[in-house]
Amino acid sequence: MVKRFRTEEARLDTVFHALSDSTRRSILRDVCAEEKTVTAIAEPYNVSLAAVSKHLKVLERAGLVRREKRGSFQYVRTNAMPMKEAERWLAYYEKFWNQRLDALEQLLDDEDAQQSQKSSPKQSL
Amino acid sequence: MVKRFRTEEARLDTVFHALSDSTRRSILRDVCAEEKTVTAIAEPYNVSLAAVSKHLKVLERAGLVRREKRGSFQYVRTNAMPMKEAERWLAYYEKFWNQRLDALEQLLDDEDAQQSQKSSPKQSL
DNA sequence: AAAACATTCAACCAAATGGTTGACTCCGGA
DNA sequence: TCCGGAGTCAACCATTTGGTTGAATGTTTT
Repeated sequence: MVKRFRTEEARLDTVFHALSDSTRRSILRDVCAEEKTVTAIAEPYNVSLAAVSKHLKVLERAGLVRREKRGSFQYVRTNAMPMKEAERWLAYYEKFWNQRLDALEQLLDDEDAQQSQKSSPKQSL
Repeated sequence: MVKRFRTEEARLDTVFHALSDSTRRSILRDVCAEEKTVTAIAEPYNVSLAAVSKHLKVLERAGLVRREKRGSFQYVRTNAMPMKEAERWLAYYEKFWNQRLDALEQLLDDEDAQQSQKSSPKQSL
């Protein structure tokens, strides 16, 4: 199961993996409003700068952020498109989940009905 | 960074992690239309049953599927809610990405405008 | 030119991941 | 009651992950 490049599946692998760490999601949150330098990004977290650098590399390889070197700083900002792709994947299955949710709701309603029938059987009079 | 339970962040960790493997996404696809047994799920993939069992455990811990034991079979079906949660997370940031996309589009338009101005300066007459 | 800063790289470590195989449990049918 | 199928569990293995530290590479500032 070697992860080769460019296929949609492989891209989704890296995107979802990048999103699976709360520190990385938090970083994403931090940079989505405005671009920040690596040290500025690292500041709130009590991990080493190198660790943050690694997180950024993961996010970058997933295409979720982009870096731009200006002077001695590295400015990081969000990149929208891959996230869209992930969202599209989720959305595709939404109809199924909605069906399930509807079914669940139906089930709960039924149970409620049965319940209230048991506790106060006003239906039966 | 111990992963403790029940917090939204931890739940998102497990959901996104579950989605980060293409085999698991594929399994999810397989069971979202109709429930299936474990062996039926395993059939298309050339990995051991035990491996599939592990994948199912990951999906189950993320709350993405549910199992129901009927007789000697284990029926697996999708569970909608956690997926919704992930989608909500993505949707929250959508506005930012859209802003970025809009900005990008704007930038490209501007560049186009400048370009056409350079090649045929009709504005300046 | 040297000092100070921003960031990455390399080596290392512990824990988790995805896979295997073989033994084990549980259930239904002969 | 015993056999075979459905699944899980346990032990193991290689690879990846997320973290560390310390040295290395640029870039500004003095």
